Amino acid sequence: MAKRATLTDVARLAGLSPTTVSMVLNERPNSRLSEDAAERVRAAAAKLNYRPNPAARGLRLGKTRTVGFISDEVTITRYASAMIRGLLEVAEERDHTVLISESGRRADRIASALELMLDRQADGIVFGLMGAKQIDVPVIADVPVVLSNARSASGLPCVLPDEFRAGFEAAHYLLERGHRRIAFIGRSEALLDPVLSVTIGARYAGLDAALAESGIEFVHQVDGRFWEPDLGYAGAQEVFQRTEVTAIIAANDRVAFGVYQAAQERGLRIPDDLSVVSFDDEYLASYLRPQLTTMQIPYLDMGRVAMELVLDGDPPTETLVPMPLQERGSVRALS
Amino acid sequence: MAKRATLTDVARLAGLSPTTVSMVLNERPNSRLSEDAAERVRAAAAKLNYRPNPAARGLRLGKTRTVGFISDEVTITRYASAMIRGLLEVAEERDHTVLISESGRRADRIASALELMLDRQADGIVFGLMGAKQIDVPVIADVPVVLSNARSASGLPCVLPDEFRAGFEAAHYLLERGHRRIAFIGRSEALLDPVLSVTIGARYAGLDAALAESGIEFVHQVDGRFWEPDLGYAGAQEVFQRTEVTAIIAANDRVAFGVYQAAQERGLRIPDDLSVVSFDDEYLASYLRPQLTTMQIPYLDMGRVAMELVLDGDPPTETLVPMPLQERGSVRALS
DNA sequence: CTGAAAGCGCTTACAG
DNA sequence: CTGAAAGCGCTTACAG
Repeated sequence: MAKRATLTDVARLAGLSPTTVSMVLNERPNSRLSEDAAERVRAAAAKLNYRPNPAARGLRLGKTRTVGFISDEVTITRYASAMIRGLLEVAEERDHTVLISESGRRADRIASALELMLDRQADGIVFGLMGAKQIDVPVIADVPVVLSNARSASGLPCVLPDEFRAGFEAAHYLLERGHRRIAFIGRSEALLDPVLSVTIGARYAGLDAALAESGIEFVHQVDGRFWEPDLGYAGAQEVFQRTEVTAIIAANDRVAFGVYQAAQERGLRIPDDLSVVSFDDEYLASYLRPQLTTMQIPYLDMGRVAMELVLDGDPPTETLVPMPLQERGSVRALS
Repeated sequence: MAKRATLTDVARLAGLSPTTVSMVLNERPNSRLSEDAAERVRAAAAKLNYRPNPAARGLRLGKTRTVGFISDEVTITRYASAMIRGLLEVAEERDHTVLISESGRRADRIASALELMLDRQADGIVFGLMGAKQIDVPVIADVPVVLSNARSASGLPCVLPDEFRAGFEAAHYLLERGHRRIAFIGRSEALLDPVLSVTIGARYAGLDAALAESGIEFVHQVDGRFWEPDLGYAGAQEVFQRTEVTAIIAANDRVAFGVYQAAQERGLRIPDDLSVVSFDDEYLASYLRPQLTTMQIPYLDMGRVAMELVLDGDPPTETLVPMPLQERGSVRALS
């Protein structure tokens, strides 16, 4: 790769001025461009394998075709990556590129990550969180900022999963298949604190609304805010002891994993003796046997939507992304 | 945020020339800089909250303080993220920023991602793969390129996990605790193909070497190249049927998960009746009960090292990163 | 010890 | 329909 060709090189080769070259390459809809000249420019550009220097263009235009992505922790879930991929997909479609950085959730680190991106002249910024929480993001005026899977105290535009509908659908899916005796594991008042979650409340509400529509309630609910396998295990045991159920809704996949363990121990087969539905669609869900039917957190789509909003500019305050049902093998229809 | 202050603004405020300002801000070790002038410059810069425009600097210097990260698939494993985090950590330490992009593993897509980064004038590039494979990366001269968790046909510098040592240590860990009757699940000739893996061979070799050192061999080995829970499940059943073992080494955590299922079904308790050691340390490993003792694939460190090599320039052909033993609860010492 | 000037590679009024 | 010139914000020889 020899020295990179410059606009001037192209102009020289085409026998035209840099002005003209710039015009045709950027497809300025002018009276300009005789087809002949345009042809020559394109040929020269192709021959020299010309690629505009983004730094020069950035300097001149004050735009970088770059958007910054700041995440609270790229490390924690694999699904972080799905969000990044969504971002990347639309960035690529629109010929933008993404700069990434990690901040914790501490306000000062967020502010400094923001500053970094602004220094780098990002044309827009998306903050991504792994769990939908409320964070503190300074409002900055210059470029569009959108939060992906988060809400800010300052009311910045955000994209969030549609948890109400997901809750509704999860319950509805069971109801539709004839289940009436359903337990829920993972209720928690504490989780309603926006610092911990801004969506769980909607998830609960959706669940309750679906049951209410059928004129029923959960036959039993297990409290618990730490949604790990242990809760599912102990919770399911509690359910089995207290009452009879045909289905359990688990607060998330890890809890469902615990339910599987408890069911197996008790000799209950899934889905024949017990149906299980859950939320998140993490890694685990497809490793379990039978595979888990679960409502997916749409990281990829949240990434896509966030990027679209940033690029289009003027994003609405809140946009909800559907959580698709991943229909697998953990539910059976009651005859 | 008003208009961003420029070098000239600082100069004006300090009553000095832009030249001088640039000198002191970049700490040029010249005869220049009377402490007085330097002081005034710094004060002015601080007051205006001056931040150099990277586009301008990039244009001038031809350096962008940016490195490109191209991954085969950000999506697949959560560990992708650990590698990214490693990259980010050192980039931040050295005041660089990272641009990301995804390519598949098809040569043409790789080439075009590469081109994108080069267009953007990245100062260096790291390719990251999720599974250590061989890929086709065009050799490009201009900037340092290193492969993280991959090897290229073209012999580009790469960083890889030290699988030989990991294999050795995994077996040694069991041997040291008195185990002699050990089975292995997941042997496969097919996996020795570099297109599928460039490290599995070393993992096998390390395992074998450790046993050989103790003058023993595996009492049974189960073939299999698809390292999923099913293999572990069926493989463990095969082992239990054919012979007696005190420990099983699983080719990876998913296989180990299958071993757990089979053991539980047979009434064998881990680690009391059966010890299990494995590789990868994925998500799953800490969800199993007991938690799995496993050799970690050092995504984070591979990311760090790759970034360091790129930034330092002139990277060696191959650098090996240790795979730390994650000591958890799936092994017991034989009395 | 300090400053005036040129130039990195673009784009865009402005003239012709 | 086309071109000469200025300028985006820096840094670095070069002079003084």
